[in-house]
Amino acid sequence: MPESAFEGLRGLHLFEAMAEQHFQALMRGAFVQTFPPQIELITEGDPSDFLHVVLSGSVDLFSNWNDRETSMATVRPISTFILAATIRDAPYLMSARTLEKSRIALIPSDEVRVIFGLDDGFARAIVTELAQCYRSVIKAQKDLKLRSSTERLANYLLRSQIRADGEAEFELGFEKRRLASVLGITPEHLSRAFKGLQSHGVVADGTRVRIEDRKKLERFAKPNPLIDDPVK
Amino acid sequence: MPESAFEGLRGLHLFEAMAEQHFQALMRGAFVQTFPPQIELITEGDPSDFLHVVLSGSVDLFSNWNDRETSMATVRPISTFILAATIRDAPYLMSARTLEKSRIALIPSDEVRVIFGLDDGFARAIVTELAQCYRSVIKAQKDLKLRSSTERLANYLLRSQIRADGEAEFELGFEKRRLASVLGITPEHLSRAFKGLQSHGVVADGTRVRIEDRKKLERFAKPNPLIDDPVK
DNA sequence: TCGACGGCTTGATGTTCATCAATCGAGTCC
DNA sequence: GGACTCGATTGATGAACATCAAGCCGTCGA
Repeated sequence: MPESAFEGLRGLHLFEAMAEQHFQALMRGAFVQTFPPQIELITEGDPSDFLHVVLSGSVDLFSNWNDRETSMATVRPISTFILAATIRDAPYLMSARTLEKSRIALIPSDEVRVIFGLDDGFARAIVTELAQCYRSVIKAQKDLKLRSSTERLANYLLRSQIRADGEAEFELGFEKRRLASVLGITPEHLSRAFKGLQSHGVVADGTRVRIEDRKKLERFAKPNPLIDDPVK
Repeated sequence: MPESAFEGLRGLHLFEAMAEQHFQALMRGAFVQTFPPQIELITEGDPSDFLHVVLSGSVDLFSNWNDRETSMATVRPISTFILAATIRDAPYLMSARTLEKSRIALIPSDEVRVIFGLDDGFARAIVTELAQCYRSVIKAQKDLKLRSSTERLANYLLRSQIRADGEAEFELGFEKRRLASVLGITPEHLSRAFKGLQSHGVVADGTRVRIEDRKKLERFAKPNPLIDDPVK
């Protein structure tokens, strides 16, 4: 495995503080693979064999119950997923599939647990990573329980705009049907929610969205750092 | 502060593996206080001053947005809350109030962060604790997004019965209005959801619930370890 | 060029859940 | 005992959201 394959990995907060020899040990069992779109990488309920790191592309985390399915989150480069399952040596709670062509690093879970026991810097980095993940899910849950679907969409668009460096017009990044699932509604209802936001200055054309007047949209969406701020 | 005040704390998984001197250091700044019911212990948005440990009683974690409020979780003895905020030195994402008379241990957050930096066993214990918390919230989110309110209630009751050592009849443990908020519905709707479960063998009388036929209720609720199992 | 297909939209309709108002019933305080 | 409060329930109604069935409109391959 050429050194360059793991480029970017070492710079990740998760791997930054650990001893070089431990990083090397982790990488020895690891490998990088490029997957086409719509490939199911892991299935919920399976034992956690590998810690995954998205190097490029994007991955959808989703879940099933009783013939229903919902999108839980989107993982973008460069970050890991299913760290909690790996650490607890527990089955995956979510399935994952590539949304587009993606490069993924796979690090054997048992190796991660061994190094976790040996390297204190790594253990501490995992703490901050998990604390961050935890807080993200809490925010998602508040979003779900406290807001209507149109309010969730409005705030989602405001967050998207920030990710797009504040550009008035930006790409959603994936299909609307997936956005609907992320927001916890049907595609049909999403279509109507977009219509409902027209009067608040939102123009949607396919996967391109334009926010005519951010202030106006904010008056409706009432974004809150304790729900919408990605870092806080 | 008498030694006995922290009884039980040392036995907590979180504090089990740490060096005695570090535990003592943590306890020096800590104190135990008994609060009456309905006292707001922390408010979302505030900086995290103390790591809280519920020693007896119970605590409701809740959240507000735009004049709405929702219950996020109930904390029972003996466990901590707002660990993630403490570690990240970030504002609380949730508020907390006592549900009944409760004894709470308060450990200064900055002290926790100092010992976290010094004690490797403590750091690793925090990892497993946070991973567990993370997985719990993911399960709650799946519950919310994949199930109807009546299905959520049915599965909640099945889990409650297990907590009550499988007894056919058991106490809810708090008011129905709070249960409604936990399930993400109104009290009125909860009342109707209980009615809807009568035909599946559920009898409710005040805060006492009786499950006539668990198998029957399970056929309706379709419990799933990846949502309902507290440990997995 | 032309179907075929898949995702998005639209309309009609039904279900789920919230809101509002009223009542009931179990404390609790004079 | 009687007035009061507060939570649970019930009924009537409305809003939010899902489902079903077309149609629309790009893309793609024969």
